[in-house]
Amino acid sequence: MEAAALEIPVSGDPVKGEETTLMKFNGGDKGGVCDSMKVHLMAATERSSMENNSIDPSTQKNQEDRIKSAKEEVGEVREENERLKQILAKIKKDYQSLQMQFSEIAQHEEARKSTDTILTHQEEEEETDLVSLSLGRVSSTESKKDDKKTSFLSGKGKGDEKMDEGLALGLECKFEPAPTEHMMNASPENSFEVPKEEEPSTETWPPSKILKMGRSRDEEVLEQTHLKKARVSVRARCDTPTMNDGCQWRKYGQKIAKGNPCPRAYYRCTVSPSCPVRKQVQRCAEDTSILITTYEGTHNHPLPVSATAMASTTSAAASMLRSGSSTSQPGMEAFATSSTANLHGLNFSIPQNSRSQQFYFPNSSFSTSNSHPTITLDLTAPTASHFNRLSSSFPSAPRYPATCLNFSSSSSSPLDPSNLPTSWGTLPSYGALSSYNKNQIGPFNFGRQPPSQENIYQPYMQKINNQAPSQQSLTETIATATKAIAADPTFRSALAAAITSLVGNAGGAGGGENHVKGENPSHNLKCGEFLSVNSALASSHNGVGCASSYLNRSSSANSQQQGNLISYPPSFPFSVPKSASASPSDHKDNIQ
DNA sequence: CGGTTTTGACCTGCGC
DNA sequence: GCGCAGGTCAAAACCG
Repeated sequence: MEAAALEIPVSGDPVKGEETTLMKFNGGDKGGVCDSMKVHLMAATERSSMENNSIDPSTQKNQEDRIKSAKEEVGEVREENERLKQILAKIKKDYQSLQMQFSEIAQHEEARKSTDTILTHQEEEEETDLVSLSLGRVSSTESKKDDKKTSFLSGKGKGDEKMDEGLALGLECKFEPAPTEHMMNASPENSFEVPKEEEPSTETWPPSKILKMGRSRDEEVLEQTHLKKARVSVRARCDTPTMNDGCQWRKYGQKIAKGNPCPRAYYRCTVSPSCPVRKQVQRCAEDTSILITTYEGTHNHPLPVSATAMASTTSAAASMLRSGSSTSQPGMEAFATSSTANLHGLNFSIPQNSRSQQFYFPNSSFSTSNSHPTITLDLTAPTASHFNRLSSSFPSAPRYPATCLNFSSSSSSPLDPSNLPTSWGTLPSYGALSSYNKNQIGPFNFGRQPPSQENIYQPYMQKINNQAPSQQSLTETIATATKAIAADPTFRSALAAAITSLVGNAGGAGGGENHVKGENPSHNLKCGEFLSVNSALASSHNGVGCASSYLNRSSSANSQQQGNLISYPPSFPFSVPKSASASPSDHKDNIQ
């Protein structure tokens, strides 16, 4: 009686519908569905065998065989059920870890935002309600304000703000803790001077043309030696003259650079007359199908949504390089000091206190020379998506198993995956890399992996955590690195932006122009693969600045794009550009 | 006609 | 200081 009373709610409690369903799925199947099937089968076979007792033995044997096969099927179903359960458990686990990561990130962002908001309030009481006003937009009205403001700005340079503005069009000023350089340079004497343009990418015009007010010579020298424009260089196979990044560019020069018979073209952003952003486009000497586009500076104007990606990239890269050169960010510092050896694919070098510290990041290269810190994103190498392949093909980093930060693309791509390379690229040899930039260290390819259930962070984290257990210090290092990556929004931003940009640029150029010209449509796939993950990554940063996916671009929208510079939220990631690129000049370019 | 590209001249930084 | 190389300017040419 008691047993019956207990049994009823378990099987029939409607309140626990969901849970019981889950339980059924999780465990009930073991002896539930399958067993009942088995019972039915047994009963049926028994019945039939009883009925058929009088039938000839061959038929009976046949039935026994059928029973046997049915049992086998049941067994297979059970096994499959087990597998499904494991998958479900894994998905749940992944979901939970994702959720945890998300909440952590959100908390970090909130904390930073609140902190910076307080700072902003203190420094600029007049503009408390409009953060974007403090971001260094170059406008006449703001210039006037700047005149008033400059005396109040102290530790936090305008450069920071400009850079951040470029990142997120006014929403990204939260991630720049006052760098140590500021602290070092900021003295009671100069605190009333125009803040230094520490951010390289925010330098708008050659120093000679910038009105220098109230700066000491020493400061200028310091700035010139330490703070140069950060650059983001993108190598991509592209048949088109330039990669379309959504911006309008005007060519202002062309020059034959030493060591490369292909001329280098200089472009200037013309979306805004005062926009400091420039880019250089040059074909690789060794492989003219490779287009090297180097971006420099940060847009000081609203961007078309298709252009926000590269803007974010340059800004974030600049910011990242700078934060790497400063010791103000504990995460990065720990990262730096603990990562002098190749760290699982994360490799960039930042001269710090006269010694070079190297970070190795998969498929990317960060570099700082005396002239320009550069992050190079290489999309040109042959495909490979498996780590063991990477490690074996990466002789320069043999000490540790190669680790690649993989950003899995969406498995729901309407593009036929079979048409796509399994990865955007593997790690090119060091030799190949060093050949095109003596300052660059390490490759940076964003591999496109086959559909994966893993979230965008986990591959990296898991691979990191799954490294050779014998290297404890390495594990610590990895943990530190992981922490640093997670803790440093600039870093995340850079990665996200880089991915986004690469995808966006390549897609825009390849898709749009080829579409127009009616060239090989497969080029769309080569240059236009879309990582649906990028917006997720990007949104982890600020939810605005880097979250750039492709908008549906119709020809009319394209023509309006230049006028309508509002960044829309991503709408449909796999749209195929139907018209010319947003950069009309790209069609006319003759870089050869 | 206005915007863009071309291209030679010029400027600047750096190494010797 | 000189030469070299990278980068920019600006007038002329070109284009839609």
